[in-house]
Amino acid sequence: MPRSDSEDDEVHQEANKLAVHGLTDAPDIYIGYLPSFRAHLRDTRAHLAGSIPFYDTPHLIPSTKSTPPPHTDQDDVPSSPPQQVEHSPELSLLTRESKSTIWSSSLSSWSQTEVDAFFHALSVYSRWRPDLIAEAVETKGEVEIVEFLITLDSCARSGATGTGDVMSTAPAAIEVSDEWVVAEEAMAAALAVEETHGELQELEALRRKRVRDAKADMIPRGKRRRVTAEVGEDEDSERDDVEDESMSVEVVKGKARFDKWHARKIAAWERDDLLGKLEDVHLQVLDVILREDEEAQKGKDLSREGSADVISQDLHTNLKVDMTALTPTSRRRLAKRLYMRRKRAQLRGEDVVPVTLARMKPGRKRKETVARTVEETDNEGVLPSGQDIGNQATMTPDLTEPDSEADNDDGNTGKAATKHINVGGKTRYQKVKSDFENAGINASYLGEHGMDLFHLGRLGKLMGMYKSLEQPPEDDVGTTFISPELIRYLQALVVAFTSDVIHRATVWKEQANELKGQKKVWRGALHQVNQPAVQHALKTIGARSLSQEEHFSKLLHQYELSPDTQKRKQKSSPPADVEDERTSATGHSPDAENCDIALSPHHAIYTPALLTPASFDIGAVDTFFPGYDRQFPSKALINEDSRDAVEASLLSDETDSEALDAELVEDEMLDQADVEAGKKVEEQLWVEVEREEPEGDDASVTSEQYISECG
DNA sequence: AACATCCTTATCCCATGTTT
DNA sequence: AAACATGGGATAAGGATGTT
Repeated sequence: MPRSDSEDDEVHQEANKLAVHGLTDAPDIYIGYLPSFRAHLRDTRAHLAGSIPFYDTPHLIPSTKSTPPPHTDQDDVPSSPPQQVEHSPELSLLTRESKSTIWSSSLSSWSQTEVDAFFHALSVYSRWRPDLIAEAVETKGEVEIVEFLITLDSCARSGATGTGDVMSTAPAAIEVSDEWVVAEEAMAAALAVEETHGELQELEALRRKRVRDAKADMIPRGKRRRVTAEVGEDEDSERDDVEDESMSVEVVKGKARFDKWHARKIAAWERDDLLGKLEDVHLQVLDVILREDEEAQKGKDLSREGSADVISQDLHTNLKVDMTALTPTSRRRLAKRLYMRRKRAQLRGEDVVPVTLARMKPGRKRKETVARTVEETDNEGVLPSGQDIGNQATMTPDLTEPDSEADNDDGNTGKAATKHINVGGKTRYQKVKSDFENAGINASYLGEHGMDLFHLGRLGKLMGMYKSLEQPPEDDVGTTFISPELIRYLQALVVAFTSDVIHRATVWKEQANELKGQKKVWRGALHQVNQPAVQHALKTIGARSLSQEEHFSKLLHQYELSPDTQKRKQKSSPPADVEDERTSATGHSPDAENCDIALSPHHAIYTPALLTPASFDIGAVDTFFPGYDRQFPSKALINEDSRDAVEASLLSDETDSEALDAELVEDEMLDQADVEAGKKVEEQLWVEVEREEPEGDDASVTSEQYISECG
């Protein structure tokens, strides 16, 4: 998608400017740092995605049109060495479409998507594993991958000739002064503070650009301007009374379309913003939304007729019908709720009058209100309020707003003052809930966006628990949140895994049935995918059955929280200990150590094929049939060398002092040169960072280049 | 037919949130 | 701080259902 690339990059640039201009209160030091940081981010993303930005790595893939690749003798690449692949932007521009061939040998031809997939897999695996790369590319075999690798390698080496190996051409480390370190620390801190801000602005810019594009797309502005050129203004009012009125109709229609689109987009963006960082409260609200929807579905399915005739009946039968119509969990929850209400009422010595299934208003009752409601329930009996509230309970048998509930409860009593006082407070929970409702986030929205699988409230609790494990408890900076993308990803993961397991289990069961035939000797459910089938399927995947107890006990063990004191120790464990455990735990969890869990089928089935880099000077044959000890020096040679070294060290005692002095002087000079180079580099760094105009400097130039090359 | 296993219900305790 | 409501979790009892 070159179009979206360029679009995004333009937005990047715009956001750069915005961020820089928004940073006027900060010192000028940070100005130069931001673009390079963003360029680095972009390059890293591009690298991971597999598409190499061409301006960035000109030295890695040099244009060595004259030197043929060294391996052409064996695989006779006729006329298209791979240096035509990169470093010729116009060519890659021409062949940017995914289907056209951008490199070909006698063996195969590569399209852009394949090359991108290749580089992505190369960055994920390594050059040592062409088999895994081939599996990831999916359209190329191992031999083709090896060919491509070898060709790239040979080109890289032929470009690097003259200067020797990689170590000598790589930029040397430079020692910088303390001021620079301090300044860089400050810049990093400022950057960390500014980053979220910048991301927000970036998002804003992207949206503005989308709006602009859509406007230009939908409203035929150019035509209209040509038609109403004498008016000059592009004020889209109804003054298009010129001769061509089909054009004006088109404009009006386009405008209407754009308006509709814009409104829809704005609503969607509001939703996105609202869902951007989901804390546990949000997750709970979403959970309740999903639960409500589920119960409503169930109620619609089952209890339409039940609630219709039961409302006039007694309240208890109403409740009972409701109970049978709901899902088990919600039924249990409601039963508990009612039970606890009865219990509390008994404890207070009151009568047992279950008025509603809905959640009641929490918190302490006001004095007179308490008295009045008690009177009310005593006086009024069951019927009118029961009818009213029973209806409400069947419609929305869950959380309601406090004000509406106050309306429903106190509306019978007719107390305006208490109502208004009750309206006042809105809890955080209910605020979030009403926000979601206003933004149109409901169960169907969540279902459409793939977030309706989990119990999100539990997910939030789990997040809090893991966070309390991960971090020392005293730094409570920042709340824990999750992005909806992550939820979606997790859900997709679960769905994929489950469908895979079911698939395997079904296939296995069918095969078993086929083997067993229709014989009567086999007992048990033949046509039922039962637990052993699923277990077998899990085994073939390579998953271990890890129950919750195992997992969490392992977790406890991992963090050295002894099981009897875990609840308090989560608060009071010393932070150094936790930190220590964390480093050892996050590096390799026991799941990762147990290597039979996460292997892909390719990993599990095939033996690894290794391809050593060509700089090791091992031939391809040696690679596939490794004779490793051949390229290492033999034992005798090693012994000889060490003996030589020993002799040399013995001899070095008797070297004359002037040679030593000369060496020392040379060393000194080398040091001096290093210091000079370091100073120069540091000055360059300062210059780059202290630039005033970020538009004219290198970073934006390169990004412009990048845009022009990609789009 | 005996038994295991899962599911449901009842009951209690406690943590947490919410309002006065 | 106190009152109040809810939900989570634990536990026991008992029923339903599948397995041996």
